[in-house]
Amino acid sequence: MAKKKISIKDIAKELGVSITTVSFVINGKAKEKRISDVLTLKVEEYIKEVNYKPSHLAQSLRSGKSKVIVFMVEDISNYFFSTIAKLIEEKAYVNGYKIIYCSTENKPEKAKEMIETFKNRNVDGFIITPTPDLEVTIQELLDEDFPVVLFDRWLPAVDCNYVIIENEKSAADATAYLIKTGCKYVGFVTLDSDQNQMQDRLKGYVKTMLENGFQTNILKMSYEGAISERESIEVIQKFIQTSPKLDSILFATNFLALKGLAALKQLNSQIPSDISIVTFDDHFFFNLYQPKITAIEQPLELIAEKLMEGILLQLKNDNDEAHTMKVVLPTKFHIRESTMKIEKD
Amino acid sequence: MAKKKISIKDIAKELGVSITTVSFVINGKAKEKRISDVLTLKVEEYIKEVNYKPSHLAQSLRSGKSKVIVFMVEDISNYFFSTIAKLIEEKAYVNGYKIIYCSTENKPEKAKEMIETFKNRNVDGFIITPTPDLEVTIQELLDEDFPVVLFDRWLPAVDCNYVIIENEKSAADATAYLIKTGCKYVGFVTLDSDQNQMQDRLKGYVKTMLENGFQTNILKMSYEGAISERESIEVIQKFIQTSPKLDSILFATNFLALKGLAALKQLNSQIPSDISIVTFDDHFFFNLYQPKITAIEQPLELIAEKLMEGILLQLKNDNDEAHTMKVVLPTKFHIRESTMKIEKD
DNA sequence: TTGAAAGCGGTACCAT
DNA sequence: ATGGTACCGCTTTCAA
Repeated sequence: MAKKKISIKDIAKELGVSITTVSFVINGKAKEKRISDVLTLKVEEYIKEVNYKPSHLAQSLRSGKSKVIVFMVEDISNYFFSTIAKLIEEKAYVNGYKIIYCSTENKPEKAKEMIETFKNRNVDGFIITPTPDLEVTIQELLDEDFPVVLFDRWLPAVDCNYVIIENEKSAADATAYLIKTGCKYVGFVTLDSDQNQMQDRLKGYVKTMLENGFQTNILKMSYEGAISERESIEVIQKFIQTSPKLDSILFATNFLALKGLAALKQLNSQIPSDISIVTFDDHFFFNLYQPKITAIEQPLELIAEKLMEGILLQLKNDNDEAHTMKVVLPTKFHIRESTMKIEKD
Repeated sequence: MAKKKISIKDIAKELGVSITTVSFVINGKAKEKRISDVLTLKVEEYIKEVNYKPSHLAQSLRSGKSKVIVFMVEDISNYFFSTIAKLIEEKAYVNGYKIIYCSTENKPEKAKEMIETFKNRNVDGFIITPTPDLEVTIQELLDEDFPVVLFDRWLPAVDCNYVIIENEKSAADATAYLIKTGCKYVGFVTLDSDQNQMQDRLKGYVKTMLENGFQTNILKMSYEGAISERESIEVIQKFIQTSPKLDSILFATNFLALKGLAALKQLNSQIPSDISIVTFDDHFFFNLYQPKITAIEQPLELIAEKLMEGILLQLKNDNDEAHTMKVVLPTKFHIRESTMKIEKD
């Protein structure tokens, strides 16, 4: 019982007018093109009656614009990314754009292929957390005048707009705070990754430790998937036990912290009396955990806002000068129970 | 420095052959159409050289197929949905399909509008968690022969394939388990929702309580957004305190449980000695919480598998009989510390 | 073995 | 004020 899909042609024929007229009415150019009110009304009513909707596909093909923005992140099931996705979607919607999400899983091949696919679908803009090895692809995008904004991390080799946070400063502040509470053996658990947000967090930690005359204790974890849940927990446990006995840990991402908490639980280590904990990326969870976990919160709402601002700016000024918009946002440090050392005097 | 986008026409002209020939080579029909090997090779090499990629847009417009499946859920930032999204994406990929996600926020208008939009983009299939009031829209989709599979909940008024879990049985089993551990005042915290997965969970709880001669204690929460975090926690606290003092609670979704845990923490109620806890939808979190929370796990992997199976089946047999595929999957009950009442003898 | 040409469903320029 | 028509990039039938 498939209703035959009705097209602009059918309408024109049915109403005995030309395709052009119908098109003008559809696109609200009736006044501008001085179509008579009578005709306009007639067309409008018929369109409503048969519930005609123009084909976006054909529109895109013809106009070269699709009103779609791609939001390409490492993993859409990660709370950080999916929350920003939702925020962006709202903002895009208001401006007449749709968002398509996708996950790269941090794989360069997958990212490249998806970018290619989306280019071929006339997507209007890209918001991307770049995988490694993506410089050339992004540069191509830029050369072809696609609006692009990177976020979470960026590519030093490419002159592309981005929105990131103060990674180094945030890590430095967190480390300094731990030291202030009396910690001397601060550990840093991060990913074995070249991504510059990770490098910056590392840098902030290392610098602060050295400035205070302490040795660094660093664990670089393999990527998820490369290693099982159980194994990664064991790795963290080993790290905690073999270093000069750690009195605190700074985790570079929230899922590392989750693993760390699982590891500590199994070891029966008490937080914060045995060991203090701070993590990047706040989460409902950390405020609910017993004890509450001190965390560095990224300003999600603001990130989303700046991303859309960056994209829309480029979208609006096609042939204008490329707008430079490299945004570095501050974070918020939530001090909670996991860093409240019991005073021993 | 925008590279001019090259089209099949450019290739044909450059190589001095016809568009048709190029098209055949691109689509791997060279052999079938008996294009000479020499020509085929020449075209293939040139295509590689200029890195030509056909426009999906034009292909879709012409063929009516887009190789895109929409995954429309209530909230893509919810762990349950985003995990299934990721699983589905993999499976789709293998079969040459892309997935577009979107969130309805359970709003009928938004869902309707998005479905309309996607229809106009020649999307090939729909995987949907229906919002209320979506019967007509879904029926239209079906009438127009779009492949559709519903999940999480379904619409009794529409004869549409779906993949759900044994909601009533799972709730009944969980309730029975609580009773078995000695609970008499079992509370049930759910959403004020007509969605049948919620209704079924409620039914399972009520039935089991009545069968055992106990009174029911039910709290129907307003939807997220309609009420602040703080308010909803207060509502739960009030529920716990005013009923005939509850000795256990079954939460109908994981985010309700999270709120419940926050509420209990503030009340300083001890789990499980003061109150036992069970929740629908397992999560890494529940295994990490102190104490570990007993949970009803949905078989995410299996759900994703069945969903894709259902869609692909319909996709492959366009004009064949509509395949009936209504799948109801079992859940897994993880008994953890939150339901281990200390024996009082 | 290859090519011409008719569309898919629109947009918008140029006539009238 | 309204209509004719070329064209976006590709697929596919039919003809040569």
